[in-house]
Amino acid sequence: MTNDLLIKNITKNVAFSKTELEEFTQLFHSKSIKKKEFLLTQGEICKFEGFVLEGCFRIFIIDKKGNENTLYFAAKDWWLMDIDSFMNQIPSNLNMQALEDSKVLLINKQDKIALYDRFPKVEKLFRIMSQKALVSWQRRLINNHSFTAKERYFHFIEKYPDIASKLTDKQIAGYLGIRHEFLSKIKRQS
Amino acid sequence: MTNDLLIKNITKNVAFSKTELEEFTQLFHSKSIKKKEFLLTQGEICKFEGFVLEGCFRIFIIDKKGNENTLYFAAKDWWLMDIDSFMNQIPSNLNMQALEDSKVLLINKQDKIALYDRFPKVEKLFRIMSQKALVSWQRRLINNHSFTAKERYFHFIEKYPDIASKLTDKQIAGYLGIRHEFLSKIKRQS
DNA sequence: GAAAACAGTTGAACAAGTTCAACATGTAAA
DNA sequence: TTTACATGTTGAACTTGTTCAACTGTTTTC
Repeated sequence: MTNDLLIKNITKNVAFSKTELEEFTQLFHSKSIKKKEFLLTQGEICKFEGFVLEGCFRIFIIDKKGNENTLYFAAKDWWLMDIDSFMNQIPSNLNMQALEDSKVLLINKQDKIALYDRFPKVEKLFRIMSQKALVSWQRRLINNHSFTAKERYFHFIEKYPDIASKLTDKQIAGYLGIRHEFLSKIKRQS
Repeated sequence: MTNDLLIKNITKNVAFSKTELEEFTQLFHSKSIKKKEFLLTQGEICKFEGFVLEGCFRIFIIDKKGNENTLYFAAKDWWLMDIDSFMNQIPSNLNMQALEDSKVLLINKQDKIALYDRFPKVEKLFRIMSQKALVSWQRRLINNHSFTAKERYFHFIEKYPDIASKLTDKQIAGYLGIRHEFLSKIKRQS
């Protein structure tokens, strides 16, 4: 069943009954995205919250200097959305690009609201997920302050080898916050 | 009334009835912290979630190189806690120090859980608050990647002049992720 | 009110990371 | 299969930020 991964993901955080899970998952519809295609591009309003079933995405911003600055990668079993754009229905600054042929489950804003209203536990679920995400963003910022680019690079490829293997060095550099030329030099000297 | 600020803060995000608000605020108890004293030090388990009524706090980590790395400042009308330590009852890495004589409202874990169970809207409240916080952490990371220390410094003192005025340059440097000697040079050259 | 402790400044040498340009290599497309 | 375009590598010069040490000025503290 295509919803198994989603069910497994949410029940890690909050327990739901079988019927609740059915209602929950029914509101998601699946979408396939070919490699290099975009699920969202900057300027659009993010009308969905997504869960990755297959493949991998790169979520990035193009900053004022024209650099592609990667916020995060969303592989299988990850969520992806632009919260700011989704919550406030304002144009997004984010781009979400498939790194390979991918499949996502999407829920739109109306259905998400319906879900919140129908099941208070869904509020709890996303409260917990958001708080967990907060912890990792805090850690990432501290790591950026505490470690050199070289240390961050080796930490990244060690912690996420399966994601790293799908990425070009340019994309990894965009995640680490360095230029790809410098990443090339890091790799040579080690 | 001492709870007015808290009530105003939460009703910005979710509407509550008067009686709900009373039950809500009753579970908080106030605590005064003198300048330079700590609300939490690393190694302790964070047993509270706090809301600042008066004063200001600096929330920082001491990294492996011995540098004080500031995650954020919590002034009046801000929340502060170590989510990771609070949720999982594990020792905290964080230090929360009062920058001036301060007053906070605290709720402990049991009461917080009781609140979640009693009012599903409280789940919604903290879900929304967490999601808003997520957006600003994402922005902060991108800003750290996109801007020089000088740009970040002027952005900070412009955006938070009242907090900045309470801080030493060492503390500001710890927030920007640079050494205080370098901050001194930034200020001179401009 | 003196001593100690801490915050801020400065300079010089250094390390980390960028920029730009040139070239090599791989890969998608016609 | 060749063209075209992206990615990756390298070097040299440069900018940003660090380190350490010495000095000055301010607060605490006894």
